[in-house]
Amino acid sequence: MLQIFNSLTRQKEEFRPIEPGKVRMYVCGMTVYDHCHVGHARVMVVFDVVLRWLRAKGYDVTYVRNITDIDDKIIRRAEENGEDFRDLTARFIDAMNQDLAALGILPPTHEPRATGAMADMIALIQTLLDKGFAYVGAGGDVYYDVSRFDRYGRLANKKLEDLRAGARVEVEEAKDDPLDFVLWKAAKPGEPSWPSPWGAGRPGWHIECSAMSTRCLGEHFDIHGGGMDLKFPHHENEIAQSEAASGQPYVNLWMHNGFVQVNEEKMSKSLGNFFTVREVLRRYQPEVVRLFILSSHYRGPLNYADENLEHAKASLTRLYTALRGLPAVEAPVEEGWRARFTQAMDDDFNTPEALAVLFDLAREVNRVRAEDEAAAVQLVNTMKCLGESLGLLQSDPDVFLQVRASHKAGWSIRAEDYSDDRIQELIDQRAAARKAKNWAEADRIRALLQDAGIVLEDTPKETLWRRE
RNA sequence: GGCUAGGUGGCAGAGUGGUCAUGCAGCGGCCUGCAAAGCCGUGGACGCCGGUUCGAUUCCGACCCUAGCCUCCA
Repeated sequence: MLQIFNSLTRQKEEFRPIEPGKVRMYVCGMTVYDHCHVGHARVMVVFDVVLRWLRAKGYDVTYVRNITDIDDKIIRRAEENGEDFRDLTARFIDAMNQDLAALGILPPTHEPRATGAMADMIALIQTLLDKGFAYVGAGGDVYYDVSRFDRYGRLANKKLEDLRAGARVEVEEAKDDPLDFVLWKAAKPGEPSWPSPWGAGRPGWHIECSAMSTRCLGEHFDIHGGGMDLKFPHHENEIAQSEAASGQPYVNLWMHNGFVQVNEEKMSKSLGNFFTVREVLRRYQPEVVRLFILSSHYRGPLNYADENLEHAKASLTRLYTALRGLPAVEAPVEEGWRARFTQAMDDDFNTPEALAVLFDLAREVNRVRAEDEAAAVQLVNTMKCLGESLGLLQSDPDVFLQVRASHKAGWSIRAEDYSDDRIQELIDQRAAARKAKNWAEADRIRALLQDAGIVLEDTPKETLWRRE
């Protein structure tokens, strides 16, 4: 029985899809004016695992993740660059797709873009105007009238008065209430714009997700996810828009993942303390980043630090070390281990606990491999099969262990790297020296490779190697 | 000020009303020509103060601290 923490009720609930066997899930994706950073990677990995787990449980999942390809920041950035905003967004969509593919993120079923959903947004705004939930302000912008929606603040557990008391924005003349938010922005000269009944302009951010989610999933769907920072106001506003327009519940279950922090501070563009996915992937293999993200629970904070990436690397090395050196034979999954893993994942996606199951499996493999290879092979298959739900352990162990894993400062300066063939050559030379009991020569070769970050491991059968 | 999420051993990070997380690091042993990897064993923890209880890190209450949202943000 799958239990998921629902941000709306602030408690764990048994997950029951609206339609048996089918799950409709929407996750707020990227605004494409810059590269993905580790904070974005976390959302992508977390919901990738949600998707994988729901599928592993047999659900037919329709997964929608949008792209915001028109907004103020995009317009500003394109202006700075002196380029058309479409060129800018096209470039960063390409970059995003590369990053996500590297991280092993499964593609969504639908990936709508804001600029492709203008008609839906305009229709939705018109409905809100017709039903009296919106008004046209003095400047030609269209606003949502928050006071008309009595459940406003339910997701964030806020009262309207509290919100007004905390409001730090100077009140815009055109708004009736500082909490009212924009649905349609009238275009300033030179800005990209689309025609509408209220004049040329562009949509507000919040209306995009309401329109795109309904377009792809209907007016009422199962799961809506995103980062914690979107809970208010973005998701609150989505609820207000969609429920006012449709007159029915919008989303059953809201999931929000915690932040990535750097030195106890939220990683963000505005603070400038962000690391892009591509720069991290120059230093760590994608799977290391994945394991780093999954090593803490998705709702808690995650501290980005080299030390923690190194931890993740060491952990993954341990898992792959258990997998290597055994024949690849199909074998059934051990049900006892699967049950433990399932229990962890069914408890609100407890990936640290699920990983602990994988580590225990690795120990068991190492324990039995010498006496009972068949049992070890079965355990290895179990590990790989369970690991798939986390997007881990699907590589060839030797490829993972032997790839040039890091370009740490100092490492490449000091070390001369070798080709795989050259390494094998040196290992063969060392084997000959060992056979002749020429330990000095054997140790010289080992030290030579060690200086290049290559570690040798002698087994009864052969000498294995890996890069540090 | 309101709201949200957290405070666990050297570090990371789960979990539980009374034996075990797990990974890295440490210590002792086994294995090894020596290592590495691996295996066995082992020490060490639950922010602070009250309360409930035979017993609380775990439940309740107050307090302290951290991060975040209330303005664009994954």
